[in-house]
Amino acid sequence: MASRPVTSTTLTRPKQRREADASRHHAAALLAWYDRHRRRLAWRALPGAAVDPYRVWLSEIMLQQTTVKAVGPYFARFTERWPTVEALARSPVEEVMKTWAGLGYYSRARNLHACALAVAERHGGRFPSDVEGLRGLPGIGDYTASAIAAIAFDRPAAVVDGNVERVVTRLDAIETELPAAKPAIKARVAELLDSTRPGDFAQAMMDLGATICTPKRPACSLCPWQASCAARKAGTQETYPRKAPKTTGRLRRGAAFVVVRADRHLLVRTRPPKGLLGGMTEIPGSVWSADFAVAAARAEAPMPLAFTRLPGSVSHVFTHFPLELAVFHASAPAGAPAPAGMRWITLDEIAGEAFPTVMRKVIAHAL
DNA sequence: CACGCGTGGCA
DNA sequence: TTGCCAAGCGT
Repeated sequence: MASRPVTSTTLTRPKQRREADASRHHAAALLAWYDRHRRRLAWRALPGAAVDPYRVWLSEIMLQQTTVKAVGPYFARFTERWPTVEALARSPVEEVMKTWAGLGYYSRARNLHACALAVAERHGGRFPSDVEGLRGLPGIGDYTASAIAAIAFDRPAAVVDGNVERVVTRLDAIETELPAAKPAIKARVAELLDSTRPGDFAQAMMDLGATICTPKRPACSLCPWQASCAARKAGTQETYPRKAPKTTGRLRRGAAFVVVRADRHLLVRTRPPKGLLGGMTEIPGSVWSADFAVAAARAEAPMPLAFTRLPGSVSHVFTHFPLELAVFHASAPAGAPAPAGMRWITLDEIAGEAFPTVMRKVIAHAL
């Protein structure tokens, strides 16, 4: 082994050491900021109080691609109705779907219940405490496994969500586009991570991204890392992270058939468990396609009734395509049987049914 | 890796 | 108004 070159004994410390010192400084500054400005959120334990992994997990699933504001009332409803993971596991999945209705990305609700069952039956009602154990559970991917390990169990996991991607790509002015930059970002977070307070560090990074290092008009003058942020130095903070532009889908059209029975029942059916709005309740309708012709819609009616085309239409925008539905209405005699694969619900049951938002728009349009 | 998968809020 | 987005996951 060769001896160190003489230059390493000068006042300048080795590069690796300097970087480690800088990372410690970053973490300390961030945690000091967090201690003053942390958000008070229903799923967060108060400082010093015990963390409930069930509440951490539930909130993390709900927060996937969903705003804090939207999650609030759902989190309250779920924890009131199901205070523990075992209570949730004992509930029929249909009840979970109904309670999730309106929050979007419905495979999360199905996976939520599957995960609760797995934890209750295979893990004795306790969540695994490390990333590897969490990673394989339904609905738990790289981000969520790391977040639960860090926040609920104080494991030094590198937690990388959309907020952290934005913070780190700005801090280092990373030019690589997402998602290709993901491994570099994760490595950088692992380097910055404060192993004495991993849970707080993870939440601090996300709070920083959510309140200071925002996508538009970031409040750089309030940022604990402003002095060392490469993007801020260049004045280009709003241009990060780099990512390829998304394309919006073509408009699709279709028809919905609202059938109300004389004894105040509504005709509905359940969508297949996978795919768009999987497992959710819907008003019977046509296929949705770009070349759908409303003139031919009546051929797809669920029952041989005198349907009236209602004026106007229902518009809705999904992640990958906009939708426009023509709405037809008909009355059926009391006691009429439902066609195969369909069922009747009372009008009073509409509110508690697992209707996605687009279907509530259809019902509101017709009733 | 690219795509499918909801919704409501914001400029 | 239209586009973009907000604590991703599964395939």
